[in-house]
Amino acid sequence: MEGTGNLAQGFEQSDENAPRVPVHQQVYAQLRDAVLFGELAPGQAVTIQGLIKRTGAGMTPIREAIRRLTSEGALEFQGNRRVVVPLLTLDTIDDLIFLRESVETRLAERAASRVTEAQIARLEAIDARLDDAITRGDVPAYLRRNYDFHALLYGAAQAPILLDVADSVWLRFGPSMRVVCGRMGTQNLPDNHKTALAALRAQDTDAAAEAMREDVVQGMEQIRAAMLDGTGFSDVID
Amino acid sequence: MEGTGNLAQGFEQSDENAPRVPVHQQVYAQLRDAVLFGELAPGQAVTIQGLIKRTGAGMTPIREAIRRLTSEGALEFQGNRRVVVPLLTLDTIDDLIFLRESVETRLAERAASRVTEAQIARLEAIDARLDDAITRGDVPAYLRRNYDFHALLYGAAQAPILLDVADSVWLRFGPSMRVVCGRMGTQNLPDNHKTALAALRAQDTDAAAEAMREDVVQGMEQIRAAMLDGTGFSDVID
DNA sequence: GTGAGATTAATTTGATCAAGTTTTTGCGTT
DNA sequence: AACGCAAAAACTTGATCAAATTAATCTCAC
Repeated sequence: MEGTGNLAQGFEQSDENAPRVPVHQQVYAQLRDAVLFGELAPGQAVTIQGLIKRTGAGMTPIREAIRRLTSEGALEFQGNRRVVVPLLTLDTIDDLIFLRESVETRLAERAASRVTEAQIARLEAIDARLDDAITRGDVPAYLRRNYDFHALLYGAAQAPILLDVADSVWLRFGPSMRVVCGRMGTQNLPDNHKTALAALRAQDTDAAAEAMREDVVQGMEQIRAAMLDGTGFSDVID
Repeated sequence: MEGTGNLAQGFEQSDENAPRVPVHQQVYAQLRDAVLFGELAPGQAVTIQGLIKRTGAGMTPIREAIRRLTSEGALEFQGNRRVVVPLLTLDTIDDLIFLRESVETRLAERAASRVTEAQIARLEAIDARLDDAITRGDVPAYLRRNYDFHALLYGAAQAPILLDVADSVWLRFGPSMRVVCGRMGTQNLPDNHKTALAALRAQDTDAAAEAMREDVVQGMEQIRAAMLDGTGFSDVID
């Protein structure tokens, strides 16, 4: 049920006799990170040959990684055999907001009733590093910590299918999130995590779900607002 | 936005100078059909070598197709490097019901406001063949026509992301649906399509959405009921 | 001597790579 | 501007290597 590199992932094994992780999974994880944390801009082309040179891997594993990311919405077929990082439109952003609101609220609710004391402690540790990133104005760190927080929380829900959907949605708005944060910094970003954590400690599932709902909606409205005013995202391809 | 073989797909091109469809897409489409319409039983193993013999294709395209279907939830990694058709559990069926109800209701609502007269006519034609399949007790035909109906309707919603999610959900419950229908025949199956079609003609988006919601929930409750009583799905592997 | 368990051999399957083929794209010439 | 040629990229295949499952054999206990 854990997939291979999704929202709930516990990295272990770095010793030598550990089960070797296949190349196609490494490439997948690497590409996935690049999309999720905005190392690839919306509209940018992703080529097999480019990844061969960049990663040193063979062609077959790279093809598999690209296919997989394409299925998950992180990449997009471009009719001919081109693959690009998708650009969000106003139509699709509404659907993403809808999905995040319904799915992640449900994930938070279920997580709240199953989360352990130790997991709450880890969530607080992540949130502290997230606050740090915000005050430093460190956008990449903010994106990673924010993802870590949601991933750990939702992983506790033990709902692999909902987790897959949430994963796919995060992959779709990741590149645009990076662009938005790069423009407006980390100041106006939402952080309802304190409220959520208090609710988790109080075992108030409804309150926890509500806090995460607000967190999600506020974050997505930032993206929508950035798309409405000014240039959209067409400037990032340059 | 149409992906390559998803819910909204119009097969054309069978002439010779048409753009040749790549092998990996053919294999994907073929395997996808097999999962969706229950040609593969839940729990059944899917091997690369087996598909090489069955399809005659090379190894790489088959690997890509399997990777893709795995991402979409139609297949599942089995820890070691085995891939199988997933078995539904009571936990996951609840999540599927939740997803179908929220996502497909929204799709139906948006489709209702954008569907054309010609598309309604096509929907009615499909529904007639569906009725025919039900009265004949033809389970495979029922599954295909029912899918066609939903696919055509949701395609009219012009919401590619929601469509992808709906696709993934259909792939996950497809094999179990086949088992359930094989047990209880086509008699008690839901068909609220007439109500939905009337609402579409009346341009009543809410009524159309509500009809489809009931159709979805009734169908999924059949699966849940079949899982609760008796053997679950463990008997189908034999 | 027979049977159960474990160790090892053989077969099957998956993973990776490199070479050959086809398609697309971009540039240069007419 | 249109056509054609060349370069690059994607697609497909087959071969090779590694891992896992299955089959066979061997040992030891009863």
